Amino acid sequence: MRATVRDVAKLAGVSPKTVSNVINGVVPVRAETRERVESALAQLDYVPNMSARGLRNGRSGNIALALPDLSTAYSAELARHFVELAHERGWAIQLEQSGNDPRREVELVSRARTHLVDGLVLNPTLLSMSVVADHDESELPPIVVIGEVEPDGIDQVHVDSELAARQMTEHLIATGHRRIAIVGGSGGRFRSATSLLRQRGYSAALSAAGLAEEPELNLVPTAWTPAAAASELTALLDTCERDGRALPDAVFCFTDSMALGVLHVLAGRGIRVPDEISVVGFDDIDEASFAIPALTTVRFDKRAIADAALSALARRIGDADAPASDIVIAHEIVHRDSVARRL
Amino acid sequence: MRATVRDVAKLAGVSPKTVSNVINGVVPVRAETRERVESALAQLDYVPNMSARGLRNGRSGNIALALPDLSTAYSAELARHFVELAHERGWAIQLEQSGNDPRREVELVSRARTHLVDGLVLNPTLLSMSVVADHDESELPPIVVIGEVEPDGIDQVHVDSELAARQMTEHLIATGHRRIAIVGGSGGRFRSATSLLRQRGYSAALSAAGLAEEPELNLVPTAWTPAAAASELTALLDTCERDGRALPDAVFCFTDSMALGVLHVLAGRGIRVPDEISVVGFDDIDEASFAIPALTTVRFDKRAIADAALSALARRIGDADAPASDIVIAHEIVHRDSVARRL
DNA sequence: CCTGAGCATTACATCGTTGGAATCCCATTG
DNA sequence: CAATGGGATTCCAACGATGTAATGCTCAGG
Repeated sequence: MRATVRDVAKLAGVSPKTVSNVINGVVPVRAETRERVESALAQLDYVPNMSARGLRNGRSGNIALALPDLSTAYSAELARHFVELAHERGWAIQLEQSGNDPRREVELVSRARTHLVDGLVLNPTLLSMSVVADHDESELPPIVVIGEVEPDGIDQVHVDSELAARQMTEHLIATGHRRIAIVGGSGGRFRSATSLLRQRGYSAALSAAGLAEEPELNLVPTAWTPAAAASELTALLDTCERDGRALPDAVFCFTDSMALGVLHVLAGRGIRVPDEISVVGFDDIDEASFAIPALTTVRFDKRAIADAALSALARRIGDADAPASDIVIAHEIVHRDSVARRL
Repeated sequence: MRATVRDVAKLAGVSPKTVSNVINGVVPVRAETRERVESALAQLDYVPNMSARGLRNGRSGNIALALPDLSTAYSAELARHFVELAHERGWAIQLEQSGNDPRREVELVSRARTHLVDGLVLNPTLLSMSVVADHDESELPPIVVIGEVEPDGIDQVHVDSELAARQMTEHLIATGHRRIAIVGGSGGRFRSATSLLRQRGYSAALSAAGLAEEPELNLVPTAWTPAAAASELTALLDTCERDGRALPDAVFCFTDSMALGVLHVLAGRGIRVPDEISVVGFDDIDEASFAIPALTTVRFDKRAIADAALSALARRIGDADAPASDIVIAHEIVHRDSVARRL
């Protein structure tokens, strides 16, 4: 059986509370006593029971991280930073998948309470943050949202998706592209905040340059995966071929993952990138620089996101009434080999 | 403040224990009483405090999943299955990163005890399972290892890496390849169990076919990442070019991630795959079928791994003295476009 | 009308830890 | 030498849920 403070206390010849005092270090303990306790601690290989501690002071030391799709490379990179940085703060990360289902998000919040996490980092896909609206505010655990959300009063951390998309589109226009397709726009039942904002930035750049939007160049994959992106692009290419219409001269994918799918389809059809069509992405995942050709994309510091989210969460846990923070993470366009200059 | 069993009991006009009985459903409760309690439960939006429950019955409902590198696509896919399947069993997944440092693994085990997880799924990279050896068996939490491990008495789940590597090599030989480079072999300070076994399978196939091993075709990247693989391959190509030696006719990467790096380098040098060099991988990550060209690789059911690991863990938690299980997950070679038939 | 069986419910103790209040001890001071 | 102070330590209770043992209740049979 595992040693408890009582066992340690008995061995050291002190009371359990003194052991606790040594461990937590808030109440002063005489050096000689501390040594005795510490040696007993080591001798019995004492490990505190977090359930008991959590019960006593209401902290579990666990933070939930809920991402929409855990299997993407982007999620993986983000998760890694969260785990590493949470460690430094003495937290463990409990991983959850929110999917694209808003009910799932609600369930997660209640699960969060069940499993007693101290806080929740939520990366919602959907615009309507039903979770937050539905629940009584006081009933919610401390939450920080990754991504842009409408309702105020919620801590959030995000890149300026709209600006980044606008800049990327402007870059394509500046390099001579005129018919720019997007992959990951909003439409039908798929409406994500991120999607809407990136599309808005794209539209803004287009209209600022006096270019018309072509609805058929707005591809709406069923999921933000390489497979779905590939099938949408295939459909577009087929249509163009059948009707004898010209292909777009650039494809702006709202994630690098989808860009990978797009590049694959183009390569399979013998369409040269970037000579015939330029392709750009978003996120700068590790694989982006190893795409063929290396992918021009939007980079931002994922570790900074994790760090900001955890800081905000720590603050929120400490003070439930603190004013909501809205932290914007800087981004930049990294130029690689998937964009050509057209005359 | 959150409702407790006491509050519910007061509202329903019964004792706390009766509420507990209703919730857990082991002790029979009269229908009329149960209804009253259930309505009180709903009315107060009662959520059990897992810390308290955990303290009482020694279960936390948390499982730790420790993977060597969380940022890889492979980790992401595995993590997703674990999270989904753990949910079904009423567990939450606590994510940990083991890195390639054995000390880190030891630390994880003690952290596991600190954070009071019910069990630990460990994917060690290193052969020497120091963790298990160092600790007193009775002190260890229930552990299941993903991957091949030498010491007996530990539950493990894995694919037959050696056989798969042998079959893949045989396939390359059968299609006419004679000089097969490997990326991810063991050497220097990097010695992982997986690496050793895959290399062994490769060697076996080679010698069975009467082919000589060429030491310079054994590439040992510093990490199993696309970047490291790319830099090793670049070095090899440079050497061949400088010395006027022939290139290998196939490259067997021990992970798909590394294959992505290899494909990128080859494309960058204008070396056509598979016409001049065939490339194969291992893992069948989602991106593999979207590589350029689509990657021939070893596929296995990652969900089956997660399922088997969780089942084994559940069994182990239930009975610490159960005989250790060793579950082998089936694999197959998926043929895509990165291998050519040579005459 | 009483007794006993059998089921439903309650009272109590307990899991391990730690705040808060009370107590103890030693040293300093009058 | 006694009183005082303050730092160190101890005692007690409580966090919330649940196992155990005891109690209460209802109903059948004598």
